[in-house]
Amino acid sequence: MPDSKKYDIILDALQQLLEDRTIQSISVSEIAQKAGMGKGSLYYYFPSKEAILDALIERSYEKTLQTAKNLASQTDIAPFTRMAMLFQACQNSSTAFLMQPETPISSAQDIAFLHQKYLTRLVSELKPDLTEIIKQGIENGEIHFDHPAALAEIVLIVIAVKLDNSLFPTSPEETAETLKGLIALLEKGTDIAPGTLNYLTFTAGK
Amino acid sequence: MPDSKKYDIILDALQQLLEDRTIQSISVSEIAQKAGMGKGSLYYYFPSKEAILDALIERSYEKTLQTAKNLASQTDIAPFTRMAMLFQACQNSSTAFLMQPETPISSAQDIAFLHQKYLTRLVSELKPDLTEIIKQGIENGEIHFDHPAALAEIVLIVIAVKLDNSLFPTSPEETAETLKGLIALLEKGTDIAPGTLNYLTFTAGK
DNA sequence: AATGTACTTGACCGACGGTCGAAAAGTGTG
DNA sequence: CACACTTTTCGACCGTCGGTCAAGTACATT
Repeated sequence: MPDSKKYDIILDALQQLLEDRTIQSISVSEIAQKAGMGKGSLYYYFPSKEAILDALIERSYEKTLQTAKNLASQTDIAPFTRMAMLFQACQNSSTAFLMQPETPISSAQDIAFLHQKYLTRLVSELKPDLTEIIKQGIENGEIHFDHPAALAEIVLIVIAVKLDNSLFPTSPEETAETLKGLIALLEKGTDIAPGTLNYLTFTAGK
Repeated sequence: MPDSKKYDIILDALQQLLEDRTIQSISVSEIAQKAGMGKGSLYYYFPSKEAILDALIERSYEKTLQTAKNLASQTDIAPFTRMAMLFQACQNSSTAFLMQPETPISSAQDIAFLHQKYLTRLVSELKPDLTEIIKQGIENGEIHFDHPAALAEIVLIVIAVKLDNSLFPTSPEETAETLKGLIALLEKGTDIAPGTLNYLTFTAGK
């Protein structure tokens, strides 16, 4: 069993570099230097540069994802409250190291790629949990809708995409407007009480 | 004014290469060879490899986008019919050269990147047109909803993301289910007649 | 001391994106 | 045609990168 501490040291190094640099502009040697080891050692722990990035994204999500799993099973809390908590958790985790530096020398390529990787995982991992929450809301009679899984995916996709300004860049106002529209559509489409979903606008407050 | 024919030759070469290769696996020299010119000439017409890709995507969208623009102004056709035509146009154009070869040696990175670039442009360009169409539907009394632009964006995002299996990969059945959910949500949320949006399921038929 | 195993390392490799100066092709003018 | 001048072509060349690898260190186990 390899020293798992080294893995984290490498991940830390990349994360630190990523705070004000682009992935493509960061060389493997640089990561190694920041991690305080030779380049060869990196390849002892990871098969490729991409694998390091993947592992970092994985690690960054772990906490959020765990929170989501717990939320889904807390049936004593109201479904909407749990949804709110879930979105809050997402936002806190995602904005952390994904935001790009003030100096946008970046070729827009790799940023986009990074974000997308992040989003894909977020949606696919959270869908079951949100579906479960919605199902409970349906059973409670608080939500009226026939396709819980589909609803979960739709909401997640829109939220995830809109929360991340770099995928479809829009102004904050426009984002707020879209979120308001989504709320209106959800409230009308699922017969839930108007105003119940308002926390989403706060969430979008950036 | 430079010979615009050369631009297209280069774009053709890349498109052809892209049919069974990955962007990252295609070198600039290869593109040049396929285009029948020296590598230096490529850089006479384009500033970088990425610029070539961008231009290709741009070119691939031109027709679809033009169709959409025309559709928006055809007020004599029913809004829903125009929406259907718009989605059909999207699908025809997008699946064309984006689909990856049977041999998926690709590192999933650049495919994702390509698709995303495609989708981003699709959503941002089509949003105004779809908004216009929806607005007309509201005026006609066929749609009841207060946020036409938001609705357009929501629909476009979900459709675009779901139509492209590589961004959030799901089975055809699941895609159909999500689309059905979206239809149900739209029909209930905008007070339009049930069944009006059914063409979406056909569109998703892949 | 000897053997084996886990880990480290930086010189090295092939390939890539991009540059450049020189040459070739095209264009207009007398 | 000769001429100057601009546009276009080209491939050798450059720096850098991701990844490899043989040699080496550290440290148990016997």
